[in-house]
Amino acid sequence: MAIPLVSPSDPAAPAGLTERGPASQAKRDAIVNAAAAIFLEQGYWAASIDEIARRANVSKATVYSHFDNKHALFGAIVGQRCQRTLSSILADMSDRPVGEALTAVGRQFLDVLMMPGSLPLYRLVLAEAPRFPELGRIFYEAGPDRVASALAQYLEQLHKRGVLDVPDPRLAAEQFFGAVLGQIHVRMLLGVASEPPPADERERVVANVVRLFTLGVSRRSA
Amino acid sequence: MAIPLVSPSDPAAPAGLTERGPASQAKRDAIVNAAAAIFLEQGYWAASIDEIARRANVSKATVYSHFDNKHALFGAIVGQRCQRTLSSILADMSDRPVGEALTAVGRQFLDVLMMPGSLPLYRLVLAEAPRFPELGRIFYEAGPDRVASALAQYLEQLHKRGVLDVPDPRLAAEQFFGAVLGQIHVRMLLGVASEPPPADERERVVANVVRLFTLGVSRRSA
DNA sequence: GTCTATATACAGATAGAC
DNA sequence: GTCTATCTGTATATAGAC
Repeated sequence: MAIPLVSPSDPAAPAGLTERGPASQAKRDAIVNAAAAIFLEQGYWAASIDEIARRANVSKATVYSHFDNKHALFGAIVGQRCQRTLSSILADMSDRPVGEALTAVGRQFLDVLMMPGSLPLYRLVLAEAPRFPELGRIFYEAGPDRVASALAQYLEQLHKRGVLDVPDPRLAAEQFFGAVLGQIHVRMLLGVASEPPPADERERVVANVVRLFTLGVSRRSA
Repeated sequence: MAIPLVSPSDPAAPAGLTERGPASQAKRDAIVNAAAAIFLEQGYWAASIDEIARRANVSKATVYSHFDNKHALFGAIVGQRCQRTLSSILADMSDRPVGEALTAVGRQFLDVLMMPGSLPLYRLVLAEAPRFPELGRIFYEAGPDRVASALAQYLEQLHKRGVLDVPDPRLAAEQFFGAVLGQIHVRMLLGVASEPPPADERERVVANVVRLFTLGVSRRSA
């Protein structure tokens, strides 16, 4: 199943073939926004096309003129949100001392996951992944995989330069993010914690992981 | 909202008041089993009472004579499965060397999460937690909280005895499990990985975390 | 308690005028 | 493309006989 991402205006498309009037585009945007809000609030099944149409101030038939069916609408919306939300995790780990770089990336990781909207999106993707296999892959590659790859690449450089001892950088990266998360994420996903931990608490969490890792991966001989 | 757990026979209940004939109990068990299977396979919304009744070889009305509505049936089933599945994570960390004990608990943690049924249950609870707040709490306390508490208690002992340097045992425990999990869990939840990692790979993952932690929390002076 | 048969509601999706 | 009105299926839940 191909999930076309929602293209806000799609300037690359050949004019004349997919051209749409400005009124049509405005309605389409309204539908997309309403659908995103409602899907994230209520989940796939509880969301109804009726309500989406109502909140977008269009008729139900208009929704179906833009999207083939509920499935396709859902896929388009969630695909879009995955890319938007998760593309902002990458921190620059360029030339700073190791401790600083790790702290920065850990902090930013937590910040993005605690953004409003991230949690509902994650829940939604998890819930429907068995019935939308393509969606799980899109989310994973845009989010967890992308961020782990970036950190792994950084760690590999340090390993080659002899600064750290990280024979399996990808594994280390995944375990780093896992440790940063701890059970914070699961508490919020389950609704056990309604608020994200405050900034100073997050700082403490990240600092502890950075301490663990820098001790654990430092060259024994260095 | 109170979620009554499913009691297989409930021997503590005062006889005469909640007594049920053996035929009735058999049907109730059939309903519970069918409902558990179908909810875990299909999720809350896609599961229909019709199909549950069909698979349990009873009529739909019989389902409703045992459970007030779909909501209550769901809550009862999921509450039961949470307790059953998650109560088996606790490893004995008694008198073994630290490395061994941590390895054992990490290994068992992964094993339980990779059991068939664990993943669908987790997905189900996450998906419906916003609409079943009680369920999220039950799951958290039976699972993540319980296991983290146990490890934290163990770490605290070692800290007090001066073996390790773990000023915040609970935080350390959560980060330990987070690191063990890495992105294994998320890959399976999203369907990116269809099979659990093989035993030797899991062993390698756990070993790496144990190494990290034992280095990171060892007394600098010891 | 258990069944068959049914009430009731609302979902997704479409026909056809403009 | 957009609307109003409607088709059609199926879901939860219940009535009433046994």
